[in-house]
Amino acid sequence: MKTSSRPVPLDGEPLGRGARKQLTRERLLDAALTLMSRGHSFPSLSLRELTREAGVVPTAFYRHFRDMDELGLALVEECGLTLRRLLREARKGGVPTHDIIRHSVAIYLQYVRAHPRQFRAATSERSGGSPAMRQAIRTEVGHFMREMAQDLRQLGFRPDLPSETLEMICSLVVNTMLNAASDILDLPPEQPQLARELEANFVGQLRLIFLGAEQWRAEPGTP
Amino acid sequence: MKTSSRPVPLDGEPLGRGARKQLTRERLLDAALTLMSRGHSFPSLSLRELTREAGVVPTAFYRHFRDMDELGLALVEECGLTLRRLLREARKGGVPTHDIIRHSVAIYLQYVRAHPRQFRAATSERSGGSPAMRQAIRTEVGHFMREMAQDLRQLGFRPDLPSETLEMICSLVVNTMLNAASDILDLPPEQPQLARELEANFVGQLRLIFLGAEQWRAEPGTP
DNA sequence: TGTACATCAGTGAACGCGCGTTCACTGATGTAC
DNA sequence: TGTACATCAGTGAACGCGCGTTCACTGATGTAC
Repeated sequence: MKTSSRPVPLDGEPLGRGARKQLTRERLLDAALTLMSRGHSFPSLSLRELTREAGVVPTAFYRHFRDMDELGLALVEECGLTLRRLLREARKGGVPTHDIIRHSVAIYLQYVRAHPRQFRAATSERSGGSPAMRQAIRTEVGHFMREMAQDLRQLGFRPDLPSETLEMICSLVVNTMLNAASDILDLPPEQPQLARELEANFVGQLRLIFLGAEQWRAEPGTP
Repeated sequence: MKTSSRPVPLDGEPLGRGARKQLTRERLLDAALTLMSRGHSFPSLSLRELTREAGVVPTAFYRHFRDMDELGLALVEECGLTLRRLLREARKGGVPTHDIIRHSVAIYLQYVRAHPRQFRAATSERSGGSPAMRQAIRTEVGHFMREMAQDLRQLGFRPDLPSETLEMICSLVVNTMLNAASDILDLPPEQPQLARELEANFVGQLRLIFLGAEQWRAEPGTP
């Protein structure tokens, strides 16, 4: 065996220096998600804790990020990408013609459960992180919300409504989705009855929103 | 002057030992709110930081709380009371007969701005705190939501709907209220135009919800 | 009312520990010839 | 292809610091007589 000893992928493939650096960077981000999913909140993570989890020496951190704040922002970006990938995948799958909400909810919750660390991080730092982090998440959520509004537009939903109104509706939908994700991830495991109730509640809320959206008058009650 | 030197209220009134202890306890809770409103998140507050802000020596902390977790739970309870006091006050004021949503939103936002520290704490620990704290907040929010559902019931809103459905609606309303509070508190100051847009968005979302609630069929689409 | 003693909220010194950050280093990867 | 040198991701020792918690204490408040 002549593979080098330290940070090598599981197979012994030779990697370029850049690729190796990238790999360590991802390990650091990954370690942050893992620690957060164990109950730590991001602002209480220590740099040493993080590098320990990532399997590098504390000082190696500085090859990748200036400080924890910078890592936090990178993390937000990564999670934002993950979230938007969800929307794109869902879009590719096509739109079922009936019971669309129940169907979408099932897909969404499946996705949440498949990426618990990303969703836990996104929901808990959305209002809990540093002001800078909160702002970054707000921006990501805004992107997501606008993509959803465009989707609704292209599906021919309420073509009479101005974009502003569609976006108001979508921000309500996105908030509801994120709240539901947070609730789902906090459920004690092995409680399928609670999970079903929560899911039914979630479906109900979205139905209510779309019921309201269908009724919305283009120029409601400006006196 | 013969008043004792250390933790005395601003006027020199003699206080009983119990009353004095209570006062220090409140100072500790207050210090936590103040530090959080300065951008710290609760889990990253240190005991020493807190006692420094409260004007007592670190060890005095232990006369009141076992550890920071215990203080956190006390804080949740206090904020929960604050929130529910809001609902009771609003109830006493009577219900305006028209433009009820815009009116309620105005009262609510006024209240949020009058208690920024409590709302910042509530919204940021709702999903960001320790699991125990998150659970405690969820319980408080649940109480609030059920009170609101009872209010709607007593106002004669949709008497045909089961309580379960009313509560589903109210949890959507409460989530929307808390999200709006978080957004409002993060606005850069001196941006009245942004504040107006945010408020209009908030009013729109609540209108949408109640529009949906009025349309909701008692037994919707169970196939 | 006055005196003697008990209580206990808050004090201040001390501890061991993990923290973030600095620095000079090592040795594999990359480059020039 | 082979050799000599440069780069730089990751190392490991060291630092000063604020942390949570312990302990014995002080002195005003409260109580018993």
